[in-house]
Amino acid sequence: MGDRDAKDALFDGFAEVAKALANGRRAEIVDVLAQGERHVEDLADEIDQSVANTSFHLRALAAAGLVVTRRERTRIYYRLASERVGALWEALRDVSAAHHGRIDDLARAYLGERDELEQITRDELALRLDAGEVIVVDVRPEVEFAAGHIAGALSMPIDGLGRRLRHLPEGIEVVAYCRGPYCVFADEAVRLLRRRGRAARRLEDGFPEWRRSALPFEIGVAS
Amino acid sequence: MGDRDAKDALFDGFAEVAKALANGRRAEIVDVLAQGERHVEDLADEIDQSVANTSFHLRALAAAGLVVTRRERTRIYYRLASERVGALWEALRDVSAAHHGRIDDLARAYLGERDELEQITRDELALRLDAGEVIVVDVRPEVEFAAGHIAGALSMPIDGLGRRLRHLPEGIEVVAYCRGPYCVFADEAVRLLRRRGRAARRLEDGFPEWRRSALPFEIGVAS
DNA sequence: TACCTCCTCAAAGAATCTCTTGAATAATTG
DNA sequence: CAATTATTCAAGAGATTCTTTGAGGAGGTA
Repeated sequence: MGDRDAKDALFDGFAEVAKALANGRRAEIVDVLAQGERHVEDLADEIDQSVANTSFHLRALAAAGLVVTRRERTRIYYRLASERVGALWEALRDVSAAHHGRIDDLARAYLGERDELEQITRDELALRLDAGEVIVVDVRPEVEFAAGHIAGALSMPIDGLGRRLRHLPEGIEVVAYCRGPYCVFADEAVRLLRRRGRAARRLEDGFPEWRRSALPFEIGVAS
Repeated sequence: MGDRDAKDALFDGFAEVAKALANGRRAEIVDVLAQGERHVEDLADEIDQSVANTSFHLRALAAAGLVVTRRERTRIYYRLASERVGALWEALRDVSAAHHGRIDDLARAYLGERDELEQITRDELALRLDAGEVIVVDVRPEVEFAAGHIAGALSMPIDGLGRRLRHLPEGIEVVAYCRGPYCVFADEAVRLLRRRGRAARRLEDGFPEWRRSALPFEIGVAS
């Protein structure tokens, strides 16, 4: 009890889990899986890598226990092992944003300048949604909406958003959200809406954070 | 905006921070620094590594922004960049315990069998401490007690605990705590106390978690 | 059974990481 | 100013990681 080798082995164990997140492609995978399960080919497409390499990274995540699988017909679906993994991913992003010198610049390079992009917090959105003062639009792909979305949100994937804007009720502020604080979909949606003269803001983060805050959410396709 | 290379670079940035935790020795350093600042030689001793290697790992942590330094006379003191880093470390331990297949075994090998070791939660301890029903003993080294401890706790470092037991008030349950859930000091203290016929439990985690829960704490040496 | 789809595995080269050794540096002290 | 203390740096050996390529499953379908 309490000897050095055993302590080193234990902390090497923690390090193995950190190692699973210590690769940009695996981080992207976790960010996608935080929205719901996906199969390998789909993930490969999402992170722009070969299926073989994606499979390699998924095995690394699975070996560390961060993801689990299920088979359905010929496909194998991966999902996060639990909400805890999503919370760890959120904590990692928080620390990175606060202390990693270049995250701000990298985020700006990817997302564009966000100065004119107004954000709304989860709590404020929950209040205004409850009061019927806003309409909430989920701009993620439909499969992610189906896996879980903010209660009352409309599914309007960013791809066809321009064509579907006419179906949005007029004269009410729109709040768009997507995967999380570093997801570009909601930014694009808000910019598009504002160009069309609509009042629009983006939720400060995304659906996974909303669900982890125990705010109301629904599962399934639009009614 | 939104292009692949920029996205990869951003997520590589998050991965760099994970990489900083992706080594057992660096994880041990973070666990110690969560208790308060330390200088390099001290840390080298704590993790049983050469000063040069410890310095190397500290630079890796500093490059990722996880730790910052201050100089005092000839020594350089390292500390965690913020509470966020401690929270990330806690999240990593949580995920490891929940999903990494071998953490349980590794923890048992290091800490010994914990079956007969009763634990108490933070919230229950806060209540019982408030009611004056327990006496709380901090068994970490004195320097860590001085950097911050549970309000009302007595400093009784595990090293000389046996000799100082006579100074403990009789007829009241003792709760021991130390650095966190994987710290061996409190386990040793509870076993020692119970061998001497005292009612004793250990706090389920440690001081950093107590402070992050916004429970009452004090800074400075014993009065 | 043969064939198809989806995924995993093995090998291999380039790049990166860990830790040791011994020298260099910065601030303090005599 | 030289000596001392605490820490960092540089170089290198050995291990590990990432990615690609092409082959090898496992399960489902005709």
